Amino acid sequence: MATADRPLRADAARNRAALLAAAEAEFAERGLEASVAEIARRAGIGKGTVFRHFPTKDDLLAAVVLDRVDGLTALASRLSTADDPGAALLEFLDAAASRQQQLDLSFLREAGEVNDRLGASRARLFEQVVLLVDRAQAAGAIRSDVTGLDVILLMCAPNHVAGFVPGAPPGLWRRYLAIIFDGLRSPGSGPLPQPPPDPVGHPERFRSS
Amino acid sequence: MATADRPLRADAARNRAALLAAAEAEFAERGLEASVAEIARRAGIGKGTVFRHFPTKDDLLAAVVLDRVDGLTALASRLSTADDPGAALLEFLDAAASRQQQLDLSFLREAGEVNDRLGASRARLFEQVVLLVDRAQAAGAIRSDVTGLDVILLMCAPNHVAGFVPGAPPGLWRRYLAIIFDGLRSPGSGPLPQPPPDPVGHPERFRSS
DNA sequence: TAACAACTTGACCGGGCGGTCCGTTTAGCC
DNA sequence: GGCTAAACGGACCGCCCGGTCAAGTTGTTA
Repeated sequence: MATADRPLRADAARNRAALLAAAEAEFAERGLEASVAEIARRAGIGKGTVFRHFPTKDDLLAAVVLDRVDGLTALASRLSTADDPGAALLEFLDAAASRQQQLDLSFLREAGEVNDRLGASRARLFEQVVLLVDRAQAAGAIRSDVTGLDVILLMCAPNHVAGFVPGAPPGLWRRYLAIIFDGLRSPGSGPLPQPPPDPVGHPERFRSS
Repeated sequence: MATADRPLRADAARNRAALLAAAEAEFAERGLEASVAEIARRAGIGKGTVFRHFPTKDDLLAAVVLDRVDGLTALASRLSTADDPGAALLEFLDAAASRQQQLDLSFLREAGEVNDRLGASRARLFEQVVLLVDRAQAAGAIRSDVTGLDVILLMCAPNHVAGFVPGAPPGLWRRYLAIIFDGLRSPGSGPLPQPPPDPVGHPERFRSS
């Protein structure tokens, strides 16, 4: 990746931008199964050029996802000083679901295991979300027995659920976000039936480095 | 499919059972991407035999899913006369999540569009769930502004969410079912932000027949 | 403008997939 | 036991995928 090296030649930069846009669209439409050849066609470039910019399909995917993740991290960071922590968390979840039409957490999982930069980005996002959740809990806006990781995991559920209905209206996921968020607000009837997953966040990922 | 025709020869019946078991396990582990060759190997039979029993990989998948769906329908039907409608619905959702480790609704979607029998089975399940939801609502056990289809769509979310954590303890989905169910119990703060999806249940599927 | 390095390209490769086919095996019946 | 139809199995087919490469093109710099 020649991002920090010499500046790209003009045509290469143009192609790279077109490639990223095409990849984003194609991944959003077809998911992980989008083919490199189709992405190249959509970008109006040759398949070989794709692999010149990104040595692997996974790297291309990681680059696309990285943008989204960093954007969400920035938003979370901005919201972490908002007046109403509960509303801030809801707004974050709203933005997360809205921006990740189809580009859901499963991408983070599949691509994140391979790519180091994306893994680091994800870790930063997780930290920010944990902050948001902690503040919301301190303000009494959400129940005290859920963890930041719980919220992260639930983050993409609205999109996933709404994705099941074939001709879904564009904002249907909002309906399910509202229901799930009500579940996060509710004090709950009795303790949750299972302990939370390890809050360190998929720790075996960072152990070897 | 020679199910209703002459009885199968003894070895064929044996192979068919082994095939279904292997397919179920393999689909559960690898999802839609499980390969027919691998399923055959696991069942200890040749690949050709697989296609003798099920003309298509989709048909095999549909057969596996059909079992689950019919089982759930039977359970829902049994629960629809329970004393406590709220507890009955929760128990149903619990059983649904428990039985469909990984064999989630997306299978219903992908395979259901192709296979008519599975489509009919799914429709029957949906009817029963709607019944369960209606009773729970009449008893005041869950909020009145969600529909049966909402619940069906949310049904597989717990598994999906728990599936994100790599070394998940086996019952982690129960945690998220509890949170989501609390969202279904909560009266909610204000009306839901989006109207429910068409409750007829993916109607364009049955229109042409 | 000349010359070079950066860049592009599409034919090509190996591999895995769903699905087919036919020579071989075997269960069931007399 | 012998016969037949049913069932089996794995070599094989065509397809599409991610990834490579050598030959051609183009932006840049002096």
